[in-house]
Amino acid sequence: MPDPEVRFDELIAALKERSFRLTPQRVELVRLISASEGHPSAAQLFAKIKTQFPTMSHATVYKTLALLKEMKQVLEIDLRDDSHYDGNRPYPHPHMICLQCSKILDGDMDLDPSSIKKLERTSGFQIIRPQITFYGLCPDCR
Amino acid sequence: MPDPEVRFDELIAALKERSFRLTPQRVELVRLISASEGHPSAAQLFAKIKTQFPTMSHATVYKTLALLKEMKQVLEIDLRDDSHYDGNRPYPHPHMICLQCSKILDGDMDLDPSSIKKLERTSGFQIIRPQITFYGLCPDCR
DNA sequence: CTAACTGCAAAAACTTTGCACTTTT
DNA sequence: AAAAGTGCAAAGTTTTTGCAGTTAG
Repeated sequence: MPDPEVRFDELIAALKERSFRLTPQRVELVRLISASEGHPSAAQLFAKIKTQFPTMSHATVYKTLALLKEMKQVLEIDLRDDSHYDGNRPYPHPHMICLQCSKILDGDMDLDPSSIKKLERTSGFQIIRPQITFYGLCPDCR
Repeated sequence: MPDPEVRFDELIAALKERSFRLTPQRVELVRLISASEGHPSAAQLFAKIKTQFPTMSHATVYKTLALLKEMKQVLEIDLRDDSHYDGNRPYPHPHMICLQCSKILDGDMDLDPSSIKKLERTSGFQIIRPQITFYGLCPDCR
């Protein structure tokens, strides 16, 4: 994981560059998503921010996440129940999700480029964004 | 894709074997999910069955799909908006989803077993069920 | 000052649930 | 006849939307 502070600065800079406003709520969300070891959901972000900004609303969380996603600065991990967000590695990469405790870990695995090429060749399908999720048991739960 | 009739018979046999009842609605859903080239969603199955069984309800669709899934006879493909179901190849395999027309195609690609092993070794995570989705453009849309 | 953002509440969309009725076996 | 399944409508979730009020730049 990149240094949270560095990542925070990157995100803030990206927002500034496109002249998006740095509201306290937005900055706090960016702070959380830069620092979070885990991969928080909108609900989790909402709950945390709510403690500091009691008026925080779902709308703001979702709108800010959509903004960051559109800027390609966060990766949306869409799961069965809700979406989680990865603000540290905003490019496609595998995730491992524990069936017991629901923890989400990052996977350090790359798809074999030649397999991908072969699949594209034989299927005629142009792959733009791969999404790989491994369900299983995390080290703590197995 | 396996022969739809053969697959239909397999599913019916699996239901019988576990003494689940063969109601007309259930049989029709099984027929659709065996024959479908595509990977229908609950809503699509509901709509199709509704034409023949006007009293068909969402509950029945969802309960039957849950049953077949529990029996490991259909694979649930959970997407951002809803779930789609694959009744022909009920084991994990990659899917290619068109960003333009939303068509879902089956991918013939296997993960490199040694990469998987390596990931499990380095992460300590035990992989039970991989889920691979490629978003991109299908042959018709590119 | 003005465009952008927030917050509230209502709406949307998919899925689940409770319970009475019906049907398969 | 009994156990299992269906159907209806209501409720539960997550996410989106409209709009009035607020605020960053």
